[in-house]
Amino acid sequence: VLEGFACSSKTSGEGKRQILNFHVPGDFPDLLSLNLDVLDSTLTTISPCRIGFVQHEAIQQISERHPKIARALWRSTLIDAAVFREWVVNVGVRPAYSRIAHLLCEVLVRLRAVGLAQNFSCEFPISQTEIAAATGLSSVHVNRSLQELRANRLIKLDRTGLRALDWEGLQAAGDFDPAYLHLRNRGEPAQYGREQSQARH
Amino acid sequence: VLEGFACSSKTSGEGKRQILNFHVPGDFPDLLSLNLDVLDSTLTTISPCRIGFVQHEAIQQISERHPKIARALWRSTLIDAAVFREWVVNVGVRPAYSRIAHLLCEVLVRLRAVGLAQNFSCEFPISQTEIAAATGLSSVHVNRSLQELRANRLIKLDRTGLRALDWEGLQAAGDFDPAYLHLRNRGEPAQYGREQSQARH
DNA sequence: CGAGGTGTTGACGATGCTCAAGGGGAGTGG
DNA sequence: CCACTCCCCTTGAGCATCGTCAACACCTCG
Repeated sequence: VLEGFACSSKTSGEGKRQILNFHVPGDFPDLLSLNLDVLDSTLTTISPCRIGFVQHEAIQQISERHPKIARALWRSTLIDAAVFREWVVNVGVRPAYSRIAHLLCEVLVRLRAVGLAQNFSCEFPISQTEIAAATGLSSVHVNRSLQELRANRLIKLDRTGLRALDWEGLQAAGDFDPAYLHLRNRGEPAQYGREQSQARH
Repeated sequence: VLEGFACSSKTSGEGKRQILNFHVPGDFPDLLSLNLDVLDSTLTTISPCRIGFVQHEAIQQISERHPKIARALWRSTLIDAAVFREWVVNVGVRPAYSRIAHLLCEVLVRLRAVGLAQNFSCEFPISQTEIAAATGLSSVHVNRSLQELRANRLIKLDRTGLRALDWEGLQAAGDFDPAYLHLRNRGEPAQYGREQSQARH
């Protein structure tokens, strides 16, 4: 993903869709299907995207010749797995209000890590229906919980984007600890040009 | 894990525990922490276990010298990630009854794959409290759903073990499709000695 | 202008949780 | 050998969170 938002999802036998993952610019959504014979999840765009494609064979060849690259790619899939683990926790034990706050925190931190958020605000093309599918809630309940978050002056969220009005409060509400994202720069914004090159690729 | 059952878990800020994964004999529970600086989940034994340990450095060295082994290990972590994805779906969209049925199916299939289940029955040292922690339900609701599964003559479950009385029915109840486990032998029992060596290591 | 997706609100109902209590088995200490 | 404890399973009653159904306003796009 070069530009735009995408997500992976699976739909259950009863036709309910669960979003597993959001992909923001800089992500490699399909690495997880490498080496696996059967594809078990679906990739969808959320906003208009610019996508780059890489041949599986090219990755294989490069990673066999350069073990360091192989390790880096492997590490990337391990982080994806860590995010899944956190999502299991999120969907499993947290109440709706926290669940949504947690999701907002994750998106914000990840966008900050790639320099796409300034001042705790970012673009947010994810609809309430999609938040519902990501959190295992109904869209109307998402709507009500978002209103609660707004009423508590934690966020400002509309078509123009998401802004965390009270970052500490939002983290607390979402029981959010960015450790699971395994960001090398610990979730600090990647501005000042220091970490950008590392984050962009 | 050489013998016995174990699991990984995380506990949320409110003190609720979510089990992320069950580890059965033959599993490599800690591969996911390789290459990651911070450990973000906890490993616990469920029944008395025999455990083997491998130095991280040894794995690094071997995988740098033998790309095929590296790929196999990588593949193994990718399968772990696929299981997490399915758990997100399970916890996210399925009702309690299906959720539990799904979990039972997974354990049974994985044990069959390593030759630890005959005739759709296996050892099952996982308590109802632990099923609850794995499915994001309360233990009393697990108890009631299990009774429902028993009443529908799908399972027989007690201290002596788990038996699927109606395997097709149980799969249907749990909305279970073993594809996500990416078993090479498609979940068929590994008896007749054919696939055992592959499964044991 | 119509259509469709998104956000919003209300009313009602159900799935699943909490609290509480009790029984049984296994291990422990007297 | 018997109390005692602890864990696990079980059951009941009441309640809360969250889902479903429905309707409507708004916006964008064709």
